[in-house]
Amino acid sequence: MPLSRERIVTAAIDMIERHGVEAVSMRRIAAELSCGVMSLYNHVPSKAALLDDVAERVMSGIEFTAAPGAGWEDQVRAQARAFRAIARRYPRCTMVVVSRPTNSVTGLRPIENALATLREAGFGGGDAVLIMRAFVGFILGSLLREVGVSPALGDAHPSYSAQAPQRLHLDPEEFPQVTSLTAELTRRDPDADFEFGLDLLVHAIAAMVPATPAS
Amino acid sequence: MPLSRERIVTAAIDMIERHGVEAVSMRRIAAELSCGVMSLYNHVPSKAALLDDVAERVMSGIEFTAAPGAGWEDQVRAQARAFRAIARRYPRCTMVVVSRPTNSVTGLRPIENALATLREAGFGGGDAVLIMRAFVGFILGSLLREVGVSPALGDAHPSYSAQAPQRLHLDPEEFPQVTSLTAELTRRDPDADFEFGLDLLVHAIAAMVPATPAS
DNA sequence: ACCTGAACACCGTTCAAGT
DNA sequence: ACCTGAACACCGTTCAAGT
Repeated sequence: MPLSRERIVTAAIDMIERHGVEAVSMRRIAAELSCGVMSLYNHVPSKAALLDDVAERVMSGIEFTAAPGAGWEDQVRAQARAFRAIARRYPRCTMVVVSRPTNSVTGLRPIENALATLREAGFGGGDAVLIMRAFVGFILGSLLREVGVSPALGDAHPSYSAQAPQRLHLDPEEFPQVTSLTAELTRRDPDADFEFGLDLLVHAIAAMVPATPAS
Repeated sequence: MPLSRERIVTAAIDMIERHGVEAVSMRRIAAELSCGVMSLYNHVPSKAALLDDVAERVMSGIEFTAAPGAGWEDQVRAQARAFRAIARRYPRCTMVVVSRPTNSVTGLRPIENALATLREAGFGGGDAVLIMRAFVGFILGSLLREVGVSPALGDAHPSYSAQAPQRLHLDPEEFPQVTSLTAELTRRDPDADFEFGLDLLVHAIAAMVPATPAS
């Protein structure tokens, strides 16, 4: 099997999911593909570019399965869930996607879809962009939280995070809420969290939907 | 001036803001502090721990300036803005904060505050946690977008991002919305974006506030 | 207790040499 | 056109030696 950009990117993705981004090196990838390190550079200009390709590939896996006749609320929900679905499939690659600027056309596809849905719902261009940005913010942050790293109590996906048992002792005087709500805070139900936030945003947007939908 | 953990963390933060995280190395920090590399290890166990300290220090800079008599809406807004303020002060460190799990007590402070505000507004524990998480998601994602990296058209803070001129050509047939809304999409007004999303969430939450506030 | 240089096992990437 | 080993300028960290 000849070396190719595709094969290298695939190897990188596998390695990220298996051992984490920090474990990825050009030398390890070469070893995985049984070739010399420098052979990689015939297909990929640099490690940074390779990681860009990883992000690109992962993003391109987004699949929208919106019912054609559905209202804009369901469409928006479906788009948000599609975005999130890739994070569940490639949890560790998601960190790469999220922490790296995407100037590629692939990254614009979801944005185009969201804007189209919102405009069809009757929103003006300016509002559509603002609403889309609020959604992107929420989705991005939720994935970040979910994928394991966040300024929150809960920790990552159980299979990855080893720090679960580590319970830092808290002064109930200083943290009355956090201590009294331990049960709710340690419960892990990312689906519920995501859907709740999605509901909040959709309801808020529904409240500002124009009276006369366009088209 | 003797070496100390504080001085090392400060040097690391300065270096991150000036040259980016990827430029930070123990050897560079040692050079900056005019000491041998290994001297650092008398005060900091590892580079990873140092970056944890960086995140901790940055987070601890959050200052809440909520008017004591203000309603919960204003309190929540103030907390979100306080969080965001540090991202504007330490844009590049924010990536470190956001992409690294915080199991420290410092990271729980904002959560405690948010929960207290929401409970005082009359929400039950479970709802308060869900609402708080939605807010954290939105804030995290917004900071990520703002700090420069995101699946969006706009790019980072102008002083950092050099890729601004790079305009990727888009097919108007394939991306009608993105091409027709170029003006709105390239406009950079992070304040407006953030406030808009904040409004959405606050309104949605106000719509579900219980009839009888607690206490 | 704090500092430090040498050394080890790694990096990404350039370059020149091969086919 | 693609592959590759050697070499360069880096890494983080261990260890043993200094004060």
